[in-house]
Formats: sequence, structure tokens, C-alpha cells
Amino acid sequence: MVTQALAQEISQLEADFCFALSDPTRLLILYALAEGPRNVTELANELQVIQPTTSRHLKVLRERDLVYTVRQGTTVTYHLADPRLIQALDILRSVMRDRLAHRAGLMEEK
Amino acid sequence: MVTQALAQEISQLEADFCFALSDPTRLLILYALAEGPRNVTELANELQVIQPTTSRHLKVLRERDLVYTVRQGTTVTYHLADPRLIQALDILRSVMRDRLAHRAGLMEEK
DNA sequence: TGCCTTTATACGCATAAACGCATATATGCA
DNA sequence: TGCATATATGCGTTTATGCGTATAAAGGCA
Repeated sequence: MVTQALAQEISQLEADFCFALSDPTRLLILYALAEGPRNVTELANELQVIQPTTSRHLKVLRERDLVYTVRQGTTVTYHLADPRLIQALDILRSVMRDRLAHRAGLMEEK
Repeated sequence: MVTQALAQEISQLEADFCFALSDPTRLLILYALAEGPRNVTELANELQVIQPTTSRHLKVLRERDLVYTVRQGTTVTYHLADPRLIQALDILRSVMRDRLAHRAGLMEEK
């Protein structure tokens, strides 16, 4: 089937997209940017992560267009590319909460 | 702040949750299960992935409670744990589509 | 018990990710 | 040009991941 190869290709792209979400620091960056644009130094201070590490995480997000940048002199301000990212993350978070609660409930019964 | 440590812990959990979504085969498994429960052999055949690999991916999903299992004799049927997972993935997919279209538009202009 | 089917896991290999450190690059300004 | 600030990257090390092969474990049934 042609559709099989296509589905695999789309899944590859989507997995790569999700990969960007699979790091706690990157998630914190996205949540911070959801409240407003930040430059690299601000993010590093806010998240208590050293600047090179922050910059590298931002690169991962930037390469996948989850964030975009605006240069103002020497500072680079990062913006969340799409608020729906937060919407999707919130859904995942509530699913996760329910799954954890369900698991905790199972533990009590035993 | 106490909230800082808490936010980091939640982000760690959420990142771990997202990690399960960061592999194309696992995404295809979730989409397949969204159409109905499947056992391991069925999934392996459907996705053209050998059985041990399929089983390993299912373990990743199972450990995070994205899927749950029902045993019937020797066969183990996997179920999607929460339809909202697909909802979140669909949102991510549409964000991704828009980002790719945006990127393609930028390339044309050049 | 012994065999068959289904599913899970151990092992080894190749590859990729994350991080800290040092350093390079870019921009503004004196 | 020279210096300072802000950001990005190269490098080496440690750790994690994905995969194929072989094999183990679990359950049904003769």
C-alpha cells in the first residue's frame, strides 16, 4: 500500500515533533514562553539551567519550528510558535494525571 | 520556591510521557489501537514490525499506562487507555502541518 | 507431561542524546 | 579597532535507545 509508506512518513515526522517534547527542560521552556517571549539569558535564569544547555534545548525546539526567534541587537527573543502546543500538552497532562490516579487507586486496593 | 521543584517534577513526568510518543512505531501502534483493541501478533503484522520489537514498544507504552492489556489464554490484547491521547496527537499533527506549510512558504519566497 | 502458540526478555551492537566546559560567533558601542 | 555582552557551537564523556537474534516464560491442549 502507498498509504502504509505515507503513514510511516507522517508518523516519523510526528515522532520527531514529540521528541522535542520529551525533555523536562524543553517543556518548562515552552510553558515559560506561553506566558510571553523570553531571551536565552532570561530563560536560563528562570529555569536555573546554564546558558549553553538552554541554548541547545532551544535549538531542538527551533529546528522543529515549535518556537521562533526575533533578534534585537545581541539578544535573541524566543516566541512560542503556536498556542495549540500548550493545549495539546495540557491534554496530555490531564491524561497523565488520570492514569497516575488510576494507578494509585490500584495500589490502595491491594 | 517549592513550586519550582514541583514544576520540575511534573515536567519530568510529562516528558517521560511524551517520550513514549517520540517513536513512529509507537505512534502507529496508538493509532491502530484507537480503531480497536489488537493483540501483539496482529499489531506486528499490521505494522510490518517483527514481534520482539513490537513487544518492546508495547512495554514502553504499558509502563506509562498509555495502553492496558487483557489476557485471553495465550494472547494478550492491548487497548488504548484514553481516547484523549489521540485528541492530543491530532492537535500536534495539525500544528506540525501548519509549521511545515509555513516553512514551505518561506522557501518559495526565497 | 510434552508440545505448540503467543508473548516477553536478555544480550550485544551500533547509534544518538545530554551535559559541562571551553570557545567561537555576532552585535553594539567607545 | 578594541572591548563587552549575548548567543551558539565543538569536543569529550557518560548514559540511553533501538534493533535483531536467540531464548525464556506463560498458557492451552492432547
